[in-house]
Amino acid sequence: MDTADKDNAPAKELNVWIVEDHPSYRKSMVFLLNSMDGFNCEKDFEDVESALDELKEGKPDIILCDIDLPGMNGVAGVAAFKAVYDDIFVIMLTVHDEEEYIFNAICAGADGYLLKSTSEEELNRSIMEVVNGGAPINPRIAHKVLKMFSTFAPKQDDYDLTEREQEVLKLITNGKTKKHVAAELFLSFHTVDYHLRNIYKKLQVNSRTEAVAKALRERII
Amino acid sequence: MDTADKDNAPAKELNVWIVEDHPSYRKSMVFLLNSMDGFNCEKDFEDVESALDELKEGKPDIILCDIDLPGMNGVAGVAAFKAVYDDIFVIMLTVHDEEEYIFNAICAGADGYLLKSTSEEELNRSIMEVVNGGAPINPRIAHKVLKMFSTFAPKQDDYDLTEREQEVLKLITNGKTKKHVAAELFLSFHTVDYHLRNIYKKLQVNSRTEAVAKALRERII
DNA sequence: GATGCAACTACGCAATTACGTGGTATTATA
DNA sequence: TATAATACCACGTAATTGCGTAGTTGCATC
Repeated sequence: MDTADKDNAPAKELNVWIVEDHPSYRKSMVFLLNSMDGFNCEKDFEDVESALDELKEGKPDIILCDIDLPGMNGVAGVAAFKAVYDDIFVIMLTVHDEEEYIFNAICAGADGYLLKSTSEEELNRSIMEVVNGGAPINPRIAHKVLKMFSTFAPKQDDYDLTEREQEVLKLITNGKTKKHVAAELFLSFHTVDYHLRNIYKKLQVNSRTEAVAKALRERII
Repeated sequence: MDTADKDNAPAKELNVWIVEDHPSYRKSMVFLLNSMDGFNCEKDFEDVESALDELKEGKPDIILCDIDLPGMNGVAGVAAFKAVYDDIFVIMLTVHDEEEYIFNAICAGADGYLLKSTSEEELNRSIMEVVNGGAPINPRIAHKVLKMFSTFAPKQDDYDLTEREQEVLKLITNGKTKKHVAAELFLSFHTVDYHLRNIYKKLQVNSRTEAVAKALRERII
């Protein structure tokens, strides 16, 4: 076998499949890929189901997959492909830049997310990035991802917990009882109790359940 | 005029500032930027503080900012810059690809996240992407962002909790006692107790703290 | 030297929890 | 008709929790 070093092993072509229901766009993608150095598009499909079928016979390195498809959609497709071969790279290639789609595709395990307006040069680069462990994302989409990310995200208010209190909270959050925490931190039960009371006061709660919930939801620990 | 892309305002140069403590790297960045068509790097700083100072006099279009800096770090810097002018674009330019840094930078409002190994051509493209509302992210970092993102994702494994159990778990997670849950769901204390036991069994835990932690961490509820 | 603060220890008690064990009613599926 | 699954109710007990109260120690600031 030829050892694929770094980026440019000359011999080994990357095998790319395309799943796309619009015949003309699909054809042009196939043509484009085959005309690009280092890529080989030997199979193309109009739906996820037939691609899955063909996956029984053999696997590509990469699947470029549309989202809007008849039957199973592309997002479900990603999960399905990865269920068969978990080392297949799947890049979403779509016109959708709605948060809903992006979010779902990412969660389904897509390795990249490109818009159909992607240039040949960018497509080429993106595929190489995926193969090298990166995740090419169209910047416009990346922007949305970042925005989504920061809304999920926590404003990091640590409620002025002291280091000790954070230690205790962490262990409590991991399900330990006060007794266990005491043993683990070489403290007396009463000391842990003392810290926990202060934690409650600072977080403005009055049960360990609320404290744990707050700590996890706001990523305090 | 040169290449006419869509948003090509005639000959308006983009003013870029650099915040970077390593003198040699900073100098070479300045030189690089000034040699690139369409960019103008008129000011460079060795720390966030002096950049903030200068921001009182005038603003750039874009700030390229390191993370590891003496004094205020780059992540705090992003927030500080945006607090002065919220339309400044800030791109993190760093060697760090640890999740911690990425996460914090994104949450602080960074518009892009590039590694210092970024090529001239890529830097050029990235700046243009930012100005056009995109978010250039190094693919290796994007990969981590996606991975982080999918941990936020709705868990597939809901541990086969019944609807009732989910109701109970939700209330418990919100800090209610069994007594309260019973009152809220018009059940007896014992019934809530019963459901909770089943929840523990299904989640394979044996305390409400662990159950809450698992529920929140895996987004079951 | 006084003051404050974080960290630590301690006792007691009511409330709550975890869990073993005993039931019943309804509904869907074999 | 049997049986499993879900939801429901109940008793008792040991363990744990939440919290009022009352101390000591070390260290830094004033």
